[in-house]
Amino acid sequence: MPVSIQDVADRANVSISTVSRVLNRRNIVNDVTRKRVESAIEELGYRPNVFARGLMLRRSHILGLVLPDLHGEFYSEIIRGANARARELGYKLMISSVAADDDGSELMATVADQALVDGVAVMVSEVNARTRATLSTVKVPLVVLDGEVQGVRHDSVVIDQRLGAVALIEHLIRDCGARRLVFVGGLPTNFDTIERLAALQQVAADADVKIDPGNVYHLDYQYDTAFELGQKRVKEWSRRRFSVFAANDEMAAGIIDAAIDAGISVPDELPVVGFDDTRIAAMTRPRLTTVSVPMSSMGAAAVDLLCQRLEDPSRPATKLTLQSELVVRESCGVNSQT
Amino acid sequence: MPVSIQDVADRANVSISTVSRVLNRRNIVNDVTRKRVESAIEELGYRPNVFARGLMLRRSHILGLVLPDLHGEFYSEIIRGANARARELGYKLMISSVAADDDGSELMATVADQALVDGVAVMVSEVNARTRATLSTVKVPLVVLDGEVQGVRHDSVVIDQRLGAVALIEHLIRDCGARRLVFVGGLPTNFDTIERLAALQQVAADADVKIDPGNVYHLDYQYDTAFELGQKRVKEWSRRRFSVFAANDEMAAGIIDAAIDAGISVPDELPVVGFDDTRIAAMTRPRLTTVSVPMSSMGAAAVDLLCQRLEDPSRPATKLTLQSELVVRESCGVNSQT
DNA sequence: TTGTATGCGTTATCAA
DNA sequence: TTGATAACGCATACAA
Repeated sequence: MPVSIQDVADRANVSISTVSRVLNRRNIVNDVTRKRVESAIEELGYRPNVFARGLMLRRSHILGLVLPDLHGEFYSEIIRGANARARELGYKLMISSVAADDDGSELMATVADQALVDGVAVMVSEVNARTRATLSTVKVPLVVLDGEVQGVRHDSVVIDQRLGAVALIEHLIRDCGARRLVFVGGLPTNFDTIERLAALQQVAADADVKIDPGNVYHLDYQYDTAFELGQKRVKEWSRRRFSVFAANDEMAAGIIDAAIDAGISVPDELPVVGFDDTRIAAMTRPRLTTVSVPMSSMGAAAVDLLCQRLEDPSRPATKLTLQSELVVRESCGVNSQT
Repeated sequence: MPVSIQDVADRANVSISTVSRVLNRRNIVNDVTRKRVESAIEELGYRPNVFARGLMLRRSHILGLVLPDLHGEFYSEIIRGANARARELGYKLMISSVAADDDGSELMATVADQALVDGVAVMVSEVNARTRATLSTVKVPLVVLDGEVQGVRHDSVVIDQRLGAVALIEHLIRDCGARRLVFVGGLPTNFDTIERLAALQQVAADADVKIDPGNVYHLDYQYDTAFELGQKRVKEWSRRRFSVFAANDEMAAGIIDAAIDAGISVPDELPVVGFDDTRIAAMTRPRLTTVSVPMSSMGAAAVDLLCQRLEDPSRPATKLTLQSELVVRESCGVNSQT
C-alpha cells in the first residue's frame, strides 16, 4: 500500500537516486527525466517516508514546546505565536504541558519524550534542582521561556516584567496617589510572582510606601479564589484606602467584582490593577489598568532562537528580552488615555 | 555523539538483538544479562532513535491536532483535554492551527505535513468542497471535530449543541417571557453559528415567537465587535423589549457591557444569554446564563477515537456525541439556581 | 537464551 | 547527467 521511492523509480524508468535528486536538488537533473519522475510521483501520490528521511538527515523539522498548565490565555497565546512562526520557518510543533505542581517526574518524562524533536522550548513555572537536573539531560537545542536555568546551556527569552511592573506601580503611587498597597499573587515560588512582588517592593521602598507582609496574598492566579478573597477583605481595604496590585488580570477581575458586589466603587474607593493585558482586561468594568506582556511574541521568539541555533550550533547563548508595557485604563483612578 | 543500540550492545557484551529485546520489555531475556544491558543503557543515557524505530514499526506514537484559529478558550481547552488523554495513552500531540478564513491551501499544506502522525484530529470551522477534497487525501485515521465531512471515511466527535441551545431558548421564552429575539452569531458559514441559529428558529417557530431577519447579526465571535454593535443597538433593543442570544460568551459580554454603559439594566431591561460557558461567563455582571460545552472532553474523545481505530482499523465509523447543557445564571432574568 | 543477518525508505558517495 | 551501493538505527525471523 505505501508507495516508496523505488516504485516511483520503476514507473519513471530511472534509479532511486534520480528520484531522490528531483526531490531534493531538482536542478541537477535533466529536464526531460525530471518531468518523467515528477509525473510518476504525481500519479502514484508518492510522499517521502518521514522516518527514513529523518534517519538519514537527523532532522525531524519538529520543535517541542513544553508548557506548564497555565492560566488560560497565556498558554494559548504562546502556542499561537510559536505555531505561526514555526510554520513560517517550515517546522512543526509538538506540544505538551506539565502540571504546574509537578514534582519533576512529569517534566522528566515529557522531556525524555522529546527524542525526535530538533529542539525544544520549555517553560517551567518554577526552577529548582530537579528541573535543573532534568533539563540538563536535554541533548537538543534548548530554549527556556521566562526563566533561566543555571548550569545548563540554553538560549532564553524572557519578558522584562520589571520595567512594566515598575511603571505600573509608579503610576499607582505617583499619579493615583496610592499610599498603601495590597499584593495578590500566585504561589511564592512562582517566577512571575516573585518578579512582580520584587518590583513592587523596590518601588514602594523608594517611594516610602509601606507593604505590610500581611497584605501579601498568595493565591493561584484564578478568578474564583481572588473573588473569594475579595469578598472577605474588600471592605477593609477600601476603608483603609488601600490599592490592589494583582499579579494577573483574572485575579484583578475577581477583586473588582467582589468590590462591586460589596457596593464599593472601583477605582474611587478601591483602585485595582492587573497584569498581562489579556482580553479580560478590556472586559472588566471599569476596564483594567494593567501591563501588557507580549505573549505570542514570546512563543515566536522561542521558535526563532531554536532555529537560529539549529543553523549555527556554535553561536553563543542568547538571551532575548521582550519588553512589557504599562496600559492605563480606568481601574486605577487616573484615566490618562494613552 | 549520538549513542546507538550498538554502543549499548558493545558495552554490555551482548548483541544488538538482546538490547532490542530488553528494550521492548521482552521477558525472554536472562535476568543477569538484562541487568547488564539495563545498566549499560543507563550509563550511556541511551534513547532509541525514533526514526529508525518508526521505520520498522510504522508507528510514531504521535497524533496530529489541527484547529482553526479559534476564539481563545475553546482552542486551549481542546488542546488541554487532548494532551492529557494522549499522555495517558502514551501518545504525543502535534498541533497546528489553520486560519479560519483559510481558502483551503493552508489546510492542504497542514494535512500534507501530517505524514508522520499515526492519526489526526481535525476541526474545520467550515466544511466545503475544498476541505472535503483535502481531507479525503488523509491516509491515516481521521477524526473530525464538531462537524462531518461527507464522502470521507472518518470518526467524529460532535457536540450536540441543539439540545443545549433548545433548552436555553426555551428557558428564555418560557421562563423569562422573551417575545422578541436578537441573534448575534459568527459568520453565516460557521458551523456553530448555523446550528445555534437553527435551534433558535425552530424553538421560536414552535413558540410563535418572531425572529426578524433584520435581527440576525453575523459578527466574528469577538468582544469588541459585539460591544460596538451593542453601542448602536442596545437602546432600541431595550425599548422594544428584545432579548439577546449571542452565539458565544465573549460576544454576550460585549453586549452586556454596552448595555450597562448605556445605562440599561441587564437583565431587567435587556436579557442577554451566551454560549460555551467559558470562564468569562462567571466574570460578567450579571453572570451569564449560557450553555456549557464540554470542550476539553472533546479533545480527549478525539484522542480516544484515534487510538481505538489504531488498534482496530476495521471498526465501523463512530460518531461520538457529547451533550451540552443549560447553565442558568443571572443575565436572563430568572435566576433559578440549579 | 542469545547471536546473525536481513530489510525498512531515504540520502550520500562515488563511479560510470 | 545518471546509477549502484553503502550507510542510518532498529526490529525480527531464523540459526545456534
